Amino acid sequence: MPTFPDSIRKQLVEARRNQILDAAAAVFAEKGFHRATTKEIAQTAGVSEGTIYNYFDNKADLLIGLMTRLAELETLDEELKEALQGNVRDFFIAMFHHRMDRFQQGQEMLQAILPEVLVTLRLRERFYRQYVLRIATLLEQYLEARIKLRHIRPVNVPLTVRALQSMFVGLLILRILGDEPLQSEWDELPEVMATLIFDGLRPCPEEVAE
Amino acid sequence: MPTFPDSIRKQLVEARRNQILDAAAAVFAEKGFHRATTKEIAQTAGVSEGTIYNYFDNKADLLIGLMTRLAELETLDEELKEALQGNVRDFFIAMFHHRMDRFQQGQEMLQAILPEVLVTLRLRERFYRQYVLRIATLLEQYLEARIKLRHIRPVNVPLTVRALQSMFVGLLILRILGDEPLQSEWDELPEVMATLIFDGLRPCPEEVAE
Amino acid sequence: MPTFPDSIRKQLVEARRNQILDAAAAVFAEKGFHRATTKEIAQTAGVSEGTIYNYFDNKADLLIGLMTRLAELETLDEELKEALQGNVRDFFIAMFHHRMDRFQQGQEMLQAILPEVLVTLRLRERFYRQYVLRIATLLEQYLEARIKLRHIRPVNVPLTVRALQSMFVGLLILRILGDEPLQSEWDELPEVMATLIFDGLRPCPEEVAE
Amino acid sequence: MPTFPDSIRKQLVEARRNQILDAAAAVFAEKGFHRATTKEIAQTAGVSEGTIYNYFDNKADLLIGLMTRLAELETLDEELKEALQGNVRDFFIAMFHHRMDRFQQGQEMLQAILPEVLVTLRLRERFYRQYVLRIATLLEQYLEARIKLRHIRPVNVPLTVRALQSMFVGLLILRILGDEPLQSEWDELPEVMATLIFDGLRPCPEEVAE
DNA sequence: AATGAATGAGTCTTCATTCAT
DNA sequence: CATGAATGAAGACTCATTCAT
Repeated sequence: MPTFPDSIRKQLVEARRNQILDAAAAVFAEKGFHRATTKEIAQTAGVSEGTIYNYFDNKADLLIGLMTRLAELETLDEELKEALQGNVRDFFIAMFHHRMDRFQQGQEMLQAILPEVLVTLRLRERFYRQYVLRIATLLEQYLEARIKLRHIRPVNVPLTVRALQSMFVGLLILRILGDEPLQSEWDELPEVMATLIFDGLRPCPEEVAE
Repeated sequence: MPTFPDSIRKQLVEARRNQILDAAAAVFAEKGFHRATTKEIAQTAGVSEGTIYNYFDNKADLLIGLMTRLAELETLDEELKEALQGNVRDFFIAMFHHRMDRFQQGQEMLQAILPEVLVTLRLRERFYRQYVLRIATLLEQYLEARIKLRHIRPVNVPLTVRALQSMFVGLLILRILGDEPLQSEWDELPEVMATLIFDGLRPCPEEVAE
Repeated sequence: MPTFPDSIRKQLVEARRNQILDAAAAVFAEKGFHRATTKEIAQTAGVSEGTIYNYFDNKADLLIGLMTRLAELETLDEELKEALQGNVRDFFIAMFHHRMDRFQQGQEMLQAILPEVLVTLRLRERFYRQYVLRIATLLEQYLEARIKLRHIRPVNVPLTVRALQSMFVGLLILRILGDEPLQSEWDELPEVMATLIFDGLRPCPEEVAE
Repeated sequence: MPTFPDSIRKQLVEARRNQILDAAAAVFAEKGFHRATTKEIAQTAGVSEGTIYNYFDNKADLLIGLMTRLAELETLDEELKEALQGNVRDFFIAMFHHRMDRFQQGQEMLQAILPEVLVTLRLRERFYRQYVLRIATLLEQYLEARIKLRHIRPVNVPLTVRALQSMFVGLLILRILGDEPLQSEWDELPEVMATLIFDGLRPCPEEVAE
């Protein structure tokens, strides 16, 4: 048996894992975790059922694998840091754009993960720490800094951050639910949200004055 | 000989249905639809498994029953209409309060329903029409009216409404995920959200001026 | 409580039993014993499920009831005796006519009973004794007598009788199977069978001579 | 790596299917379709319950499988054709022998199938077409040809054929019912039946003349 | 005697997981 | 490593039977 040097083997293993995870994401997203069968995942991935178990301990482990891979997609911090210096409104728009893009990419994975996350304590905790809390903390720091600089009005920072995050999570849900306006006008959302969040619905005094 | 007159029988049937739905909500919320067994639901309800099937066609029908009951909880329209006349900011606060209260009541049911809804096309469509779209339409009408009156700045109405609704949905999710600040400061959310949405994060010109 | 004299009560009881048995026969014949539910029998009979159990011990007891009632339909012996004296060929035709008529009447009951009889040892034994063996014995006696009188050629009596009975049973089966010629030409069967059995398929020497 | 070449795999599959069908035939014949449990079939076959479902869609599919296999046993046509040329009476004896032998072989399968066939529309139709009608057609053709040749007296062909077939079907039923003479004298049946059918019960004129 | 809601034992069927090849 | 047949535990659902009214 020709053996490969470790580095190549690792790449092969990684490729096979991803091939399986892609299939799992697709099937989970379509049918949900429980209605998805390992047989169908195997077929979708083009491998045998047994092979799945050479790369993952069990079906639930596929979800963990998806979560991990989704986390690797997450690079909010760096991008946030880049925009961190600039104008606040621009930062929001940048962040919103960034999030919306990620959603497009990760929607399938999220759709695969989220329903089961909502239902399983261990996943819930993991998901909360890995995604929600990490980003919440970053946003809190940002907001507090900006408030000190008076770029932002003083607000209840933790709750405001939650409200912001909720909006993102909720948008994902509405998308999954098939909302049409979200589908067709997705790209305009960042601007709309920035207006909503930063400028508020209250008519501008100036505008009123006009 | 029919034991009871029809009206009493109907009440008995309704009571039994609710007894079972309560149990189903509890078990679904804790374990999720699939991990919930009819046996456990029966035990929780204090009836036999067979009795469940005297009142519901099948397990999935329990979910439908929960959705229907949740819809009966929903009286947004009327309350919206009441608050419709007043000051816009007050309207938002009232609406937010109203929503937050409903969440408290319906959280268990929603937690039972939502994960499965995300995963099942038929439920998804039903849920979307029954909850999301109905409320979206109301909010759109409200916003448009207020924009005409210049009580609100002109915005992309459908997307803004989606963003608002998303916030609610997302808050529910974060709650399910066990977010601590949301838990402990839940009651302050309406005020925070009203500020966020209506006033925006931008510092007040006057305040800046000070 | 007004009580009825015993004789009237007995008639009422008998009427109710028959009402239920009629329903059972209909449902068993349509769906078979196992797929027939007591609920449907009750509905068909226009009584409640509980009432069935006031008149029968259990579901299987309904089958026994049907067998008993079918046996009461059977009066072969007397009619046989009447025709016993006459010409042999006429006897066969009379008997065949008689059997065909009985089938018309009892088909539903037989169709209800037979499949389950084939499958249940106790019923099998009962059915065999009650119907097959009783008639077999009569026919054997008849045949033997006629053979002695040289009205019939000497044959293996028991087997010949079985062959005859088999034909009847088989005709019933083919009818249940929906055979079209049997349906449309049912009334001509006695004559055809008499020819087959009594005259045989062999061309008449006289006819050949012609 | 596929373990086996296709031809071998097919044989393995076929062997396993037969192993399961054998068990199903045994259990169905003993208890009837409904009282037979998949668990018992599995035990009898020496496999697990799950394995059954790797080879058959569901319990009813086992019946279909049995019917198909029984049909493969059926080669009446060829054998009929062989005997077709000879003397008519010999043909009947040959055919009867042939049928009796088949019954011996297929009794268990037939006993397993028939009761359920009588009760299920789809099976009824299938069974009727596959067995009854096919053979009826053959026999009709044979009879008609022989009638033209004056080897057989002119008779109502369809009904006569039905009567003949009925006899076979009925004999099977009586056997299932445990009739003793049929059991012990089974081998003499062909001769008896040939006499009955071909010669008729009527005493031979010559014999009478004697 | 009649009712029909409640019962729960019993069964088919699914599917994650294992393991011999 | 890959395969996929075999496994059997688990669970939704049915329905004969009981019994309080």
